[in-house]
Parts: sequence; C-alpha cells; structure tokens
Amino acid sequence: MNINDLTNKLKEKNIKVSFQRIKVLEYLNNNRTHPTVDQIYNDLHLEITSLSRTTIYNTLNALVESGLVKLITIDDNTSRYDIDTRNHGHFKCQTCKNIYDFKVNIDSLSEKELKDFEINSKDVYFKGICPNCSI
Amino acid sequence: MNINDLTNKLKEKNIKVSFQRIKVLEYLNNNRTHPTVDQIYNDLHLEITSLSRTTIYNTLNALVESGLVKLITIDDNTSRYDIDTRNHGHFKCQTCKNIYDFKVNIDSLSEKELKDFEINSKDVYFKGICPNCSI
DNA sequence: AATATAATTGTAATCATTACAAAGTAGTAT
DNA sequence: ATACTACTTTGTAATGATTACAATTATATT
Ligand SMILES: [Mn+2]
Ligand SMILES: [Mn+2]
Ligand SMILES: [Zn+2]
Ligand SMILES: [Zn+2]
Repeated sequence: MNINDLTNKLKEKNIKVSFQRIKVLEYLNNNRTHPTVDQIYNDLHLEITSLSRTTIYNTLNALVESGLVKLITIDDNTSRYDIDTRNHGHFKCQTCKNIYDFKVNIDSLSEKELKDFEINSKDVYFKGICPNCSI
Repeated sequence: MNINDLTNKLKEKNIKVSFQRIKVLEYLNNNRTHPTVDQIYNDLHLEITSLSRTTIYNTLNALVESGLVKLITIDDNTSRYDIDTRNHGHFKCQTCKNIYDFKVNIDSLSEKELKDFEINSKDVYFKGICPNCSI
C-alpha cells in the first residue's frame, strides 16, 4: 500500500486527510508489530519533531472508530493497534512480549448461545511462550 | 462454594489465608459479573470499612498469578476478574457494558501455525449489542 | 511470650489516556 | 485576494487505573 492508497482509505471513511494522519497510517502499514502509542510516537517524533502525542491518540481513535484500524487489548495496561482488520488471532509471548498473528477460523465460533446478540467484533487472544524464547 | 472451600483453594495454591483474601474470593464467587477493582472495593468497603484498595489489587494479583482467578482484558482501560477459569468466551455489550459468558470450543482453535508455541491461556472476546439492548 | 515473617493500610508516585484551550491550517464565500 | 468558517494540531493540565513504598498490624514459629 502506498501513500495514495492510504489517502484514499481516509477519504472513503470521511476522515480529512492530513500529513500527521497519513504518517500514522503509513507507520502502521510498515510496522506490523501491533505497536503501542509510545512506540509510534517515539519513532515518528524523530522524523516529525513537532508531532504531539495527543495527535497520535486522536488519530488512532478516529482510525479505530472508522474501522480502518483494529484496537488490540491483549495487554492489560496498554492499547495496541493493528492495520490488519481481517479476522485473525493474536499470540503474546510472555517472555519477549512480541505479539504474533495466527490464522483462526473465528467465524466457526459463532455459538447458538449468541444467536440473539449482534456481534460487531471478535478477538482471539492467546498467551504463552514463543519458540524463540522456549529454546 | 462455601468459605471452607475458598480457604482450601488458597491453601492449595500456597496463598496465606486472610480475612481480606477470603472476602475478595467470596465476592468473586457470589458476583459472576466480571467486576472491576472499583466495584469490588465499593461493595466490600461498605462491610469492611478498614479495607484498602491496595489490598484488593494485591489480592487479585496473587489470585491471578496462582491461576485461581482469570484476568479479563476485554475493556480497553480497566481490568476485570472472573472466578470461572474454565475456557469460555466473553461478550461485552457496548450499550449496557455487561459482560456475558458463552460456551466456545476454544480447544478446537489450536492451529498448526502455533505448534511450536507453548500456550498458557486462551481468551475469546466478542463485542456488540446484547438482546436486552437491541429491542 | 518473643521473634520472625508476611499482610494490610494510606499515601505518594507512575503510567496511559483524555480534556481543553490556544494556535495553526485548509477550504469556501465574498 | 480577503474574510470567514470549520477542523486539526499542539502543549499542558487533569483524570483514572495501577503500583511503590514505608509504617502498622496480623499471623506463624520458636
Ligand atoms: Mn494482528
Ligand atoms: Mn466469564
Ligand atoms: Zn518470545
Ligand atoms: Zn446490553
């Protein structure tokens, strides 16, 4: 995805295009690590010295609200963000703290118990030790 | 589960038994609503005026650490706690904020992609609108 | 009963996030 | 082009959840 694609994504969602918003989207597009606000801020701030943390929060809230970005709450204290909004699971290594994606057939989970519930989002979070850390 | 059972659960996990810890466990046993620290504190504080919020945090951290209680991070800002540690899914209504349990065959999710990962916990979080709120 | 160990409490500190107001930016109508 | 308007960005202050810490209190062991 290039900057044009990202710009169009914003326009489709009626989010006004700005330099900062493009930069945040671009960051998420290039860093598929489910970054925290602080990681995004620290990295982008090197490049854009005027950038404010508040702008990152505002932007991410707008992106999540619009559905362009997914909020990940696998951490108990810090929000993480994922530009990949397709259904997939997240595995957090308790040692190295990395968050891995994995395929999971979430649609097969829809249980009859929830037939009268309107489901807007589904998340599958696993925790444990990743292969790199279990050697 | 009575107080004796709860006491034994603590002993089995080598958590020293105290009045406060029993009360927190008893609260979780009687309130299957996935309460927050504040809900637990506000309710128990009526009965035990000397109770400190810090004790509730300490106790819950010990209970989660030991595996007696499950930490629920379906909220983006507040931890919730569940005495039911069996595998089951959680549905959060975005209107009334209630969190519902539902059966889900989580074991069927173990994907081959994760065959070299050591999995310690699995969580399934859905969000949407519950039947009471969608009328 | 004396001692050692651990739990509880209250307060202060920390961390993530939001609120808010001032300043900046871009588009539109005149 | 200028004035107007609406929106975004920024910096700082405020909030809310959680943890750190030290003094006090309770529990267990000798
Ligand atoms: Mn992901
Ligand atoms: Mn539950
Ligand atoms: Zn790891
Ligand atoms: Zn509801």
